Amino acid sequence: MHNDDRIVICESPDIDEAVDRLNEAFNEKRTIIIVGRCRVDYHGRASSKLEPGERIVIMKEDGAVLVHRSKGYEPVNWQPSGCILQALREEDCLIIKAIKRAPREVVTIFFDRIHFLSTFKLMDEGEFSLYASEEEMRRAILMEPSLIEEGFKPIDYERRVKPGFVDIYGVDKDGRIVVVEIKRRTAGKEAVLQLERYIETLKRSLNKEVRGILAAPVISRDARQTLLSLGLDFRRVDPKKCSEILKRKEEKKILDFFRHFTNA
Amino acid sequence: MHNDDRIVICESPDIDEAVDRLNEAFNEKRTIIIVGRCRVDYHGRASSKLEPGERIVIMKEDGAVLVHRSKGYEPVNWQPSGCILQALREEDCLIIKAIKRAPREVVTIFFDRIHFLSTFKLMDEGEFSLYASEEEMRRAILMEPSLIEEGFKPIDYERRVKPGFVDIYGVDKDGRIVVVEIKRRTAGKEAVLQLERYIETLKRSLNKEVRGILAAPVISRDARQTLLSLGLDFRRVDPKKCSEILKRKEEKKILDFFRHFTNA
DNA sequence: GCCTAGGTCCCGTCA
DNA sequence: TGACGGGGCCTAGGC
Repeated sequence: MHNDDRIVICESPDIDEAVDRLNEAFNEKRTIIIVGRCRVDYHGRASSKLEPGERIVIMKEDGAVLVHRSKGYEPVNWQPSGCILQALREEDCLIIKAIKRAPREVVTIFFDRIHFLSTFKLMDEGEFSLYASEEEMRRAILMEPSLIEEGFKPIDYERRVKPGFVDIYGVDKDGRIVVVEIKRRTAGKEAVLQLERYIETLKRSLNKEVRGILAAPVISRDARQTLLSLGLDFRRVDPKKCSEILKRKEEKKILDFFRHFTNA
Repeated sequence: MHNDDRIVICESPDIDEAVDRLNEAFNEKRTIIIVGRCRVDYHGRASSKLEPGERIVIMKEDGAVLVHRSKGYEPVNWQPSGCILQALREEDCLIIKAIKRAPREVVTIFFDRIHFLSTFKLMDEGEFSLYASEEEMRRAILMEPSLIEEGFKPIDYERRVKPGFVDIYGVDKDGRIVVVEIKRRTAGKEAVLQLERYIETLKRSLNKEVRGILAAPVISRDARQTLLSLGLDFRRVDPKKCSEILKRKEEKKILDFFRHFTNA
């Protein structure tokens, strides 16, 4: 067993040692990994039962819990962050309880064999950046409205309409009001119906013609059908190109800044 | 370092050892846990960049990959099952690539410090059972149609309507066609619109009146408004009660079976 | 391959 | 707190 402030690793710990290590880790908000044989009960919005088998359990410093089997992306049982963790011994069993309230949900893990238990203080300040999201598409269209069509002029974005938000709100070259609904992947029926709802609401409240444009990389056949029958338009917009446009504009901004400095 | 067929644990392995262990694990379809300092790139449907920090990386026998930070339920980067894994050394860096095709997506993990690396052959045949799901609600309603209303008679379930599926299709006590849409949690606008779409399609194709009933534990205020204005009904149905009904019916079945035996 | 719908979805955001 | 929509959603099931 290795033990310092940062890392604790126990191979085949007995139950009492495991309970001690876990309580220590809960107090110090350490991240925990356990590999061993366990069964799991869950009661909350639904219920579930997982029969015994060997799994990986991760418990994080914010109270998130994940039970992973040997296959698949998803945990078989889990608890999102913010729950209270307890470890106790009962007979020859290590019992871990993860309790969340509102709604009350309880995950109980019963280990009858612990292959290994490890706790860490993870140092992680690294920034995470995501590109080509719907938000980036919106920003790119606002900076380069011709991505929608020539003469399009955005007026507002994330505009509240009844309950919901119009992605971009503007006018076309002929002064007609335009509503743009953005999707970062194949637009389906829901996207069309969403757009239609906004337009109906706006038409009634403004008592004017309102154009609807669905901006997405692709549109499904059915959705296109519905779109056309409702008199709405589709405009192909690629999220990656939007991301590149933003990057270029950012670079230009910085360049202009330095140019200004040089000239000054 | 401990090493047998089932478990391999390496504390602070050097990069060459890590590469060896990983390739061994990929070949033998072992589950892998690495804790260390890394940065991560992702390119695919979107792109992302994660700056260096200490994280937990899990690689499963089916090619699923998870990169977990010290907080939160969700992995910051991941790859679902079915991707190809590679490990290689480049300078003082352990590089792990997880590649998926259709659509092509690549996650690259660069470790510059490995606190510990562990590989397992997890034995897990335990069955997983989920209760109070939408599927259990459907089965309960089929066995006990009065959960919807007196005189309701189901005819079919998961019935294909254009593209989409009607949860339950049947007739009411007056012989009118009924479509039931089930939701296991608070029904919102989408649920109402979904039901409305099915009804519109069925009305046109059957050229008859069609009733729509939304069955859920609760309905949001807005959704109820829309529902009523469309002339549809809401019926409160609790997923847990459905689960209990099923359990009782199952028990009765077993009891009847033994009674039959005793009498025979 | 596309498309639809569920999920203990989780998560952020806003009334 | 409820409600709504996004997500690299993932996953299962149909066609």
